[in-house]
Amino acid sequence: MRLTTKGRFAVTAMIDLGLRQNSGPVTLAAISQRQQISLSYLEQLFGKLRRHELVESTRGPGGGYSLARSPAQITVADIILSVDEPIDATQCGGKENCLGEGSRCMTHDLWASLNVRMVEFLDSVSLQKLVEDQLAKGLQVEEKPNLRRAISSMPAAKPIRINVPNSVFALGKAFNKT
Amino acid sequence: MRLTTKGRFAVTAMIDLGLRQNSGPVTLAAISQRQQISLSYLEQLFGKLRRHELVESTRGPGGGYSLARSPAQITVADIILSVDEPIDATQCGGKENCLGEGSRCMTHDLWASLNVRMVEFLDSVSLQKLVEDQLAKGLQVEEKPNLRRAISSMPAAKPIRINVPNSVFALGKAFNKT
DNA sequence: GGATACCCGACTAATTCGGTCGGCTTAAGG
DNA sequence: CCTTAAGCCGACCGAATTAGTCGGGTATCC
Repeated sequence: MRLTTKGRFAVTAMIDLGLRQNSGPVTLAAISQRQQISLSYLEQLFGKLRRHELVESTRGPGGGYSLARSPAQITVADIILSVDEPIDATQCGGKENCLGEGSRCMTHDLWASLNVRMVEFLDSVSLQKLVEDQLAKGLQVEEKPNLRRAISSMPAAKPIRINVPNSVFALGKAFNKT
Repeated sequence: MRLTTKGRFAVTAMIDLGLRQNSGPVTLAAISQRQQISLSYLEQLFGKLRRHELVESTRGPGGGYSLARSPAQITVADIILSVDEPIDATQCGGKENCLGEGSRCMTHDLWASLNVRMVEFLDSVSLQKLVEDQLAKGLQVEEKPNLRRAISSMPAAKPIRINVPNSVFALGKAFNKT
């Protein structure tokens, strides 16, 4: 088990997703703006989350990500282990007698047990609980008006395009250096 | 809280130290050989452990490190927090309204609480327990014959000097390239 | 067919990790 | 006093990881 900010990003994004799962797919662009996480970085993280079957994707306009199962069935451990995959690796390969003689290396089982306890703990916290915590804290989820292609029904909802120098930048001309 | 192999090295070294605390100061060179950790790296780690007052040092020949307090009073959290100092840093500075409006960033308190739970857990494991675990596992601590300057009483205990291209290399001649 | 979204791989700067090196200070002991 | 054994310290290093960028795809809706 390794704990870095990467795992936190993933957990944050998943909470964001969990908060809005009733409004259809959530786009990474929206999560990026709300949680201040780079869009392309989110793409990487959600690639892993999808491969670990925690989320499902819907492509095309009106698409986005949704939870692959109920938030009660998703734990923090699931999320962290998905994005932080390369776990400890006990340097002695896992075999007992790491230092030549009989089971001298005292760490790998110690660390393994510590690991287990930690995973157990993180596994006891469901995404559901985290989402409820946020709702209980008074966070209000703005109702997404654009379920599917409702965007075109908006009066003058220009794409805004604040400051996203990311993947979504297929324009070659029309904006080349002032 | 961050968890890396660095913390494990520190915990391992501290267990090694705890196992031998009755035989006077333990040299880093000995720990290095037993636990297969680079001597210079140990120096860095023990520098931090000393600054956090988990160990005490005795300089000069016959010196080494000893625990600064009873192993029952030292926890895994103490050790890990000593060497892994730069903890999470919640990127929003800790203030509530990270994203401009009222308390939108949901992560830092979530992560903080997760952090607290983890530290609580690691704090519940004392060095004493880990040492006892090792002893119970049948690990035998070789009685250190050289308490203080007992080395000179040994028959032909040449310093051996296996393969330690580290700090302890003040010899300029006498071994310069075959 | 264009726009919107996910998908993917390569590339990057900054940081951390694990380790090396060299030189120093302290202290025991002969 | 001098050697030697130890801790102390800071600079440096290569590899890995993190967080992010970029430039393409491809699926899908209109």
